[in-house]
Amino acid sequence: MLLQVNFKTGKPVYLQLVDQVRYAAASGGLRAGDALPSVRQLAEDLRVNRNTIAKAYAELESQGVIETLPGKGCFLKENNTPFTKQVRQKLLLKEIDEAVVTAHHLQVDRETFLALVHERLDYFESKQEK
Amino acid sequence: MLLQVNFKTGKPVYLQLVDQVRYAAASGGLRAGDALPSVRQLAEDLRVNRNTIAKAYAELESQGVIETLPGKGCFLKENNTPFTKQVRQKLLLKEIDEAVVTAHHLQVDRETFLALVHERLDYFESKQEK
DNA sequence: TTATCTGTCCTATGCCACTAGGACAGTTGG
DNA sequence: CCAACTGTCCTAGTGGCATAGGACAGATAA
Repeated sequence: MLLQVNFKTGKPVYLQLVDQVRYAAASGGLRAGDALPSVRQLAEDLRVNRNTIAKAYAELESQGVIETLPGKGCFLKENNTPFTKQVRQKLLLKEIDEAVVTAHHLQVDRETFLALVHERLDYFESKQEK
Repeated sequence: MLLQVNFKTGKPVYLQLVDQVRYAAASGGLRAGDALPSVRQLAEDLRVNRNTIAKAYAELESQGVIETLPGKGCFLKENNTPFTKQVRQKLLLKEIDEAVVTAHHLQVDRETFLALVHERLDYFESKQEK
């Protein structure tokens, strides 16, 4: 579990961390029950303020990705979304549409797009199985 | 071509407009050569400042989506990206990965995900043909 | 209990994105 | 030329985000 930040991008540090933890969870780098680095430890390693880490963890908890046990630490939760099937698909459609719109502007054709999607799905599944 | 803004989301107004124009271009709502609403007119309609619209248009121009002719107006450009095939796929992969990670957290299975992707590709293609 | 972890709350501060409107330059049609 | 349109530049104000560190509460081990 390697977390890192890039100050040059302009993207908020806490959001960079949120994305990385989500990515790690989706690709098997983090499993349910795994402990995340402590707020202070990670803040020291990354040379950022405690509150920045705390904010990232708070965001992850609000998204249902992790669980924080007061005095003990933060742990990756079992993956079960609180949303209905309908709501989940709607949330996902938004991201799919963004990718499709981008593909259009980048002039990536349908076949190439689908090939990329399959490639990434395979990639994440292979990681998840290990 | 209907543009609208939502002040409650927290998402910057100018970025909302950028997304909508990109979406319109990808779904055939706007064609190459079409004029966009004038900065002042749109600002009045949406009850926002001129500069907010100007900023959205400037962003779209930097993305190569539109072209602005000083004193005349802004027009949708012919779609031709300046990027190499490799760069385009890299940019696209980023968005695809985001969707795949989200699908994992929302517990949307591979088949459902692929079905949604096909559905949206079909949708955009059908609009584009008209 | 004491020491040392864990996360959290508090207030303060700096910065930057966003917004705002006056003034300016290019274009068009009367 | 003049009026009315186009987009743009400039400066300023404001709000919110990110950062910073002190103080606090819960958990754990010696």
